[in-house]
Amino acid sequence: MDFSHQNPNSNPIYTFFPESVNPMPDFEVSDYLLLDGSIFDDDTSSQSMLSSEKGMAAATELSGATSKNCNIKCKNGVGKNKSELGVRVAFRMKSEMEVIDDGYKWRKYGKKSIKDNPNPRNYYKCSSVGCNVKKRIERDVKDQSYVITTYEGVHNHETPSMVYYNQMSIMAPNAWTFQASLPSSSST
DNA sequence: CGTATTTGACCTGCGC
DNA sequence: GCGCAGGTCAAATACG
Repeated sequence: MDFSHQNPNSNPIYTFFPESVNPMPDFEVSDYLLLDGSIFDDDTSSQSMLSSEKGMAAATELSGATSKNCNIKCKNGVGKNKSELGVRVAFRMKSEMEVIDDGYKWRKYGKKSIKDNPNPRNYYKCSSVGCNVKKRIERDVKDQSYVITTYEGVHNHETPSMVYYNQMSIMAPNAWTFQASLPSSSST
């Protein structure tokens, strides 16, 4: 599956982090789950599993892509028009921390204990004005070292990191690459 | 003081 | 129709 042909310029993290660089060394994407499968017309979307980099890239692709012909079948408690959210995608990753710094700024608005999961599910909204993207974060019930993140909707803005990247690109085109290529920790 | 987070209550949809 | 489960709201609280 080649994401780049879908929307090559709308995928900040995919642009930021080439596959040779692990953008977030504290975790790795294990499974990528396309919950609503009309973004990609490729059959691989139903296979629900991709490599780490492509999983993250796909999630970001969906999160940052423009709205497409998708439907959300999840029930929506308050009866608002959620169809505008468009896309829902989940991926599982191995991570100590639950909150993923994906470049966007999120505001927590809810927490709920889930029947089948002893760990609470956390609800976040994109804090950007006019952006209704949400994400849910929960621990994998089978393996609590994994975190399941579900994105719902598409951002109508670039990531703050993208803005930063653009500014950095003007000042020092290689700045971000340099930062992304730094050792993941003080392991050296 | 402003902003973010927490948390209980409330609302809605679904299954029985 | 009822009860349960999930999702959201909003007031209270914590934090910078």
